[in-house]
Amino acid sequence: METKSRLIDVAGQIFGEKGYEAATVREICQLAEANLAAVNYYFGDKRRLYIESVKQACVARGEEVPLPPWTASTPPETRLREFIETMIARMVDYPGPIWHLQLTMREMSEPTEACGELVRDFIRPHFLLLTEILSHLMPSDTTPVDLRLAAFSVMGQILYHRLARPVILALVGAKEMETYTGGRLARHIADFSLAALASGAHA
Amino acid sequence: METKSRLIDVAGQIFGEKGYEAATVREICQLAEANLAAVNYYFGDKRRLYIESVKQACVARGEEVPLPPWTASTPPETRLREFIETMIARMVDYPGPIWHLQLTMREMSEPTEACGELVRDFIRPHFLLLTEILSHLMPSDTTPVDLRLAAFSVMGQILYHRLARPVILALVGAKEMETYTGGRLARHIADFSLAALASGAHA
DNA sequence: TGATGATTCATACAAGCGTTTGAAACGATC
DNA sequence: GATCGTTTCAAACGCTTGTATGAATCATCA
Repeated sequence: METKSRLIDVAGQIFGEKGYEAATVREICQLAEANLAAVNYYFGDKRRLYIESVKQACVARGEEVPLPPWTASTPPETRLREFIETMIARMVDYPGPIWHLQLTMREMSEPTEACGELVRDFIRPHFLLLTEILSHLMPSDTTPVDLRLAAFSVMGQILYHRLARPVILALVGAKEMETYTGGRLARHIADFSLAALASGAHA
Repeated sequence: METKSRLIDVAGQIFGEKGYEAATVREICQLAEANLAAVNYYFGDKRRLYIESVKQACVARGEEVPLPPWTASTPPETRLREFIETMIARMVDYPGPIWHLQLTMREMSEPTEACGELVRDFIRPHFLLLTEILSHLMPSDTTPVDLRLAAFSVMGQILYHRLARPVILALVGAKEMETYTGGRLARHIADFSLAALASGAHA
């Protein structure tokens, strides 16, 4: 039964690196030290192996970099800062294998059958948490739509540093890139966002 | 000579929709009403056809939705608003075929040989323009690094609405999605960013 | 030990891929 | 109208892909 989980693990890695089409069942099996027929035996076909690996990837990531424990007295500013820090940590200083994220990003921009489950189990809970935090940082008469627009602004800033990483590197060079640590980026995004929210100028 | 440009056009479309690997030379040629061997004849191989289609795609887009003409007296606030509006227009209300953007986004997150030229000819000029605008909206002693971090925050908010479009749709539903017009999004992002910049709180 | 079900294995298959080829068709030039 | 470079074409090549198959191996329990 160990073979099955080894396949899921390696599959996520390869799919994340190369994308669905470019990844081959042969390569996955070879790296997982499993026979070529194992994919068919355990998952039926390549597509279902992919779906399983996507699901497993986001479950694992949530466990590796959990959100900090908050008490009732934790102020919303702190919550937002720590939320951003956690998300950036999952994007930039990611302790685990990087392909978890690549898999997720790929699903976001090019959704497959796995996307629905991804939104339900992983993205929506985080999104709701963020809007909840923001609701304490914006005027009480802020409409739900404006709340969500603010959440998109925060998430956009965070995701950019994963999505456009190669481009940023090409723009600023390797030396400056090194100074963009997770903490530095998180602090900037939190400052930028809190400043925007504090002004109360939301159209 | 018409065949060559027809191939580039169709290739961009197919590559944008399906990605490099999943797109087939056969499908491209069929849709372009060209012989299968035409790719080899005009471009040598599939990879160079891809590079040509990426290059052509971003040249074409810049021409279709140009930046508004600014005079010396145009205030930086207006410039930022119109910059954001233009970029959002290129992302959301895009008048031309959508695959131009899909191609570009794909190159950003999974850079190939075409990425270098993309940054040099298309992304860097826009990035420099944005930082130039921001430099007039931030304290004069702001470091270049903080200037760039602010630029990333603005770009991140803009790109998010293209990248995460399927996820946003799943999160808010089709009805609310319709209210997210280009103008609405651009106004929110401009307000959010100008508010953040105005506070002068940049770490 | 021997039988049974689960797992692994080497091998094969058909289909699709990018690419190549050499001849046919075309168009301009003299 | 013959010639020559350019462009098109049908056909095939060699290779890789995902998947299927049936035998071999293993583990478990009577």
